[in-house]
Amino acid sequence: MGKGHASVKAMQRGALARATGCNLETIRYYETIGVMPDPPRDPNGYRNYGEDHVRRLRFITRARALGFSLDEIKGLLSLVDSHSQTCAEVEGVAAAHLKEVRDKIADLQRIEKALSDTVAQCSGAQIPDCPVLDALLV
Amino acid sequence: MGKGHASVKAMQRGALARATGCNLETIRYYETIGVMPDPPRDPNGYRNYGEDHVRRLRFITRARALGFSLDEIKGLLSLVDSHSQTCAEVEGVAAAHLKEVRDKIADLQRIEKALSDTVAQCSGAQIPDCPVLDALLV
DNA sequence: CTTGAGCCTGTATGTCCTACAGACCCTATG
DNA sequence: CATAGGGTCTGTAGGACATACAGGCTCAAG
Repeated sequence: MGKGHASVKAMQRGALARATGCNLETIRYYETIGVMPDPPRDPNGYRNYGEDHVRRLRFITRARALGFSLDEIKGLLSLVDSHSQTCAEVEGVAAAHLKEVRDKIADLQRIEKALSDTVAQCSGAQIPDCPVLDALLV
Repeated sequence: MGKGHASVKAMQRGALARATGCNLETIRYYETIGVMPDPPRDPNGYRNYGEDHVRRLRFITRARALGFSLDEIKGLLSLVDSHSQTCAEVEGVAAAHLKEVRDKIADLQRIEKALSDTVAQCSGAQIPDCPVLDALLV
């Protein structure tokens, strides 16, 4: 029994879409531009995905939602993919992205503060001009 | 002297682009879709911007870089614009965006951790297969 | 063996920009 | 004053990133 790490439940494109929240057609698009690999095919030609694909696609869709371009995402994924790069090269790419990520976090935290202040302060009142919101525009 | 809050240095489209980092043509695009207001014009027809426009456009470009759609940005800016909405309505919109913002922060923090761990652990070594990076794909 | 859901490919459409073309305005300089 | 340049104006074309649709194949269920 146990074929090692075998429990690879076969997944078709629709199942992958549901598992990741990614649009069905977008999966094919990511395949054509090379950010998702060409998956193995069943005898009937259907794409056959596994857990690796789920994790990779989930990362891609989240990274897109965070404003990373597909080129940046390729760069990040190359860190994972590259068994050909040295650790020193990998470190360089990672470090380059780190500042961008930290800047994004800082921006989001400012927005979060403005929104949570708004929710806290406006609550109940009827004043239609909330000065708190100006924080959004700093 | 001091004309009150008068020091509104006249700014043309190029100056606004440089002040915000936004592309020159994109400014005009944002105007046509209504996310930036039609600015006043100089006698020669040139657009004339002030500090308000700088802050607003800076917010828009940052929010786009953080993965917010233009529709979402319109929603956020309506919080600032709306002198017609009640505080209760404003609170609702703000609360709705708050969860999304916090989710984005959490996702970015996971990426940040994966990258900073990579930078810390890979440094110096020559091993081309860093298990640390798999954290990116959780 | 038909019916329907899901998959296949190719292509058209949509959003969000970005770039270009042709004309106008303004300043500087010979 | 003439003109050369750089900036602006409008309209429109092009590109990146998806998303939707059309026509046909496959497969399990009834």
